[in-house]
Amino acid sequence: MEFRNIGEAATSSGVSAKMIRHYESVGLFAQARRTASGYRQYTDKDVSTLRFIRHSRDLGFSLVQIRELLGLWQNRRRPSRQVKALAQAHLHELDEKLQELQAMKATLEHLVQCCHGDERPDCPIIESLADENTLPARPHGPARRAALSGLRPGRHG
Amino acid sequence: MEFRNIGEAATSSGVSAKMIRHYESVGLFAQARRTASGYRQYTDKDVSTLRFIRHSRDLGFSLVQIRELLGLWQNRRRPSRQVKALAQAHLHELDEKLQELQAMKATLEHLVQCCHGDERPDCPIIESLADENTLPARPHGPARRAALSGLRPGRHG
DNA sequence: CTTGACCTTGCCAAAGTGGGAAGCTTCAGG
DNA sequence: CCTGAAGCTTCCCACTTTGGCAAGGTCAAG
Repeated sequence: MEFRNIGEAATSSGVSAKMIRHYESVGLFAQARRTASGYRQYTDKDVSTLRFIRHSRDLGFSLVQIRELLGLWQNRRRPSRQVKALAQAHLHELDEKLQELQAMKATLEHLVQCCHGDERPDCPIIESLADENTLPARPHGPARRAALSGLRPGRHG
Repeated sequence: MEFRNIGEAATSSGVSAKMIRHYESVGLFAQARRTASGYRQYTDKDVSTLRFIRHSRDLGFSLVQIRELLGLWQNRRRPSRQVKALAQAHLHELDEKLQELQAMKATLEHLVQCCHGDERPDCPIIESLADENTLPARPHGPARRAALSGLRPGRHG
């Protein structure tokens, strides 16, 4: 068994050292073995798991979903039905987000087209935003905003 | 001048009281007048501003962008060109996010189609996630992930 | 006065990722 | 052996947006 430090595990899995520690701290990834001096030690298998996690993130799965995916991965007798269901659920989320973004895009695109964009001050974009007549009532309540959240949330970089 | 408390300002603008306080605390919204006992007091104009903010949020603008939009709104001699540029920049962000989501969707859709989804354990979705051969190198670095962030980030509801 | 609705502030939570500080370890080179 | 660089440790902070809850003040109606 060969072990590697967190830095090497990070570069070979594509998950940053920072994130590896984070995943460990939230229980997504098992506590790594440590050397006498406290350095984390990773095996090939650990690196595979990290890669799995990264691939899952790249498809937009949340940590909660990845937790489930890991469980299914590790259970060699899982029915593929379960995996498919999870993936379909996520696909559904993606669709909702896509629709919301597309709606925003369409509205904004329309406004942008209407705005002459010169030195004159009158601007349909601003006017639309300032429109008093838009109802504050939002048909779907909290769910509307929810459609945009949860997928690879904010970074501050 | 009629004043209203934060609750009424919230319902008539569509921005929650919590968010109004938050916007005030981060300087997006000017400090409201207060009654002797400390209650915030809002005018019609304040409510209009809040509505403007909500509309901007509904189009996916970030608080930073909304700050700019508010400035442009309040400056009656702004060139519409500036507004348009801001909107176009946001449109561009939306497009990037859309592309990323669409790429995820396409990949996931393909995997889902390949998975028979029955009681048998073998599953191309899991296999793809576990694939050792996918390179950890990511062509665009941090920017890739950035495309998915910043727009209406996480809620916990 | 009491009750209930509304207001105040403040802390906690979520999600995911990065930054940085203060300090210890490891290893290579001199 | 010593030194320095690079890598590791932990811990706290930042971002973003929104909500929840708690402890307490206020106000209007009964």
